[in-house]
Amino acid sequence: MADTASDIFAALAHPTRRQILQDLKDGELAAGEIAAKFSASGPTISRHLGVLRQAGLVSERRDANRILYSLVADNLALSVGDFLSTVCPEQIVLREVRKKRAPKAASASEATA
Amino acid sequence: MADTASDIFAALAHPTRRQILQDLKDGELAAGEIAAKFSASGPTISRHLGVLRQAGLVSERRDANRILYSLVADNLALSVGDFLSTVCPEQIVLREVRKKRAPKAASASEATA
DNA sequence: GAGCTAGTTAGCCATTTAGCGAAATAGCTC
DNA sequence: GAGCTATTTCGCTAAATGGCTAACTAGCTC
Repeated sequence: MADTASDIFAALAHPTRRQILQDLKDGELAAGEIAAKFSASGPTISRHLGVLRQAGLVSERRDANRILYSLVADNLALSVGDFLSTVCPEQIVLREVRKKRAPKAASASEATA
Repeated sequence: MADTASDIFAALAHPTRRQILQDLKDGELAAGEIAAKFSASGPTISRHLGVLRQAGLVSERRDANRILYSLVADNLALSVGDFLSTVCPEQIVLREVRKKRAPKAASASEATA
C-alpha cells in the first residue's frame, strides 16, 4: 500500500472493478450477488473486491453467512477529484466533498483497512 | 488497446505518470526536460510518455531536435469525470466539457494514436 | 458434530509492467 | 557525410496482475 492515489487508479484500471463500483452505486450487495453478474470465477471476483477494499473504494460487513459490500463514494470522489482538479481545474469542479477533506480523525467513516 | 477508460486509469496508476501530467499542466515540455525531473532513466520516461500518449492524455509535436509533449486535459477530464459522475454524481460535477461529448467526428482534437 | 452455503486464501500459470543499458532513429551543424 | 544531441526502440530481467482450481474458514441448521 505505497500510495493511495496509485492504489485507487490501479483499482479503477480494470473494467470488472469499475463495473462492480457502478453496481454498488445503488446499495450494498453480497459478494455472491456481485460475482453472479460476471463470467469470472468466484475467487477472481473475490480478489477484485479485495483490490477495491484495499484501495478504500468499498467497505464490507458481515450479514450472517454473507459478506455485504458497499461503495465508499467519498473516498473515490475525493482522491480522483483531487487529482483532476489539480491537473485540469478548468474542466472539473468538486461540489460538497471538498470541505470534508481537512478533518482527518473525525467521524466513523474510516472504512475497514 | 481494449478499453479507453482502462487505458486512462492504468496510465494514472503510476505516480511518475501523474507527476508528468502535473508538470505538463503549465505548458508543453520536451521529453528531455521531463526526464530531467525524475531519477529514472531516459528510456523509462520515454515509455511512460508512450503510455500516456496511448491513453490519449498527452500529445506530441516535433520541434527540430526535440519532441514536445503537452497535456490533453479534455480527454482526461472527460473520461475520468464521466466515470466519476456515473458512480458518485453527488460528489462531483462536470463544468463545461460535458457538452463537447456527443459530436464524435468533429474538430481536430483527436490526438495522435 | 455432520452437512450445507458463502467467501476467501493458497498454489499455479500466463501475461503484462517497469526498470535498465545498448543500440537505433531523427534532426541539426559543420 | 561526420559528428553531435535528443529521443525512441530493442532485448533483458524482476516483479506484479489476473485468471483458474482446489482447499480452507465462517456461519447456519439439524
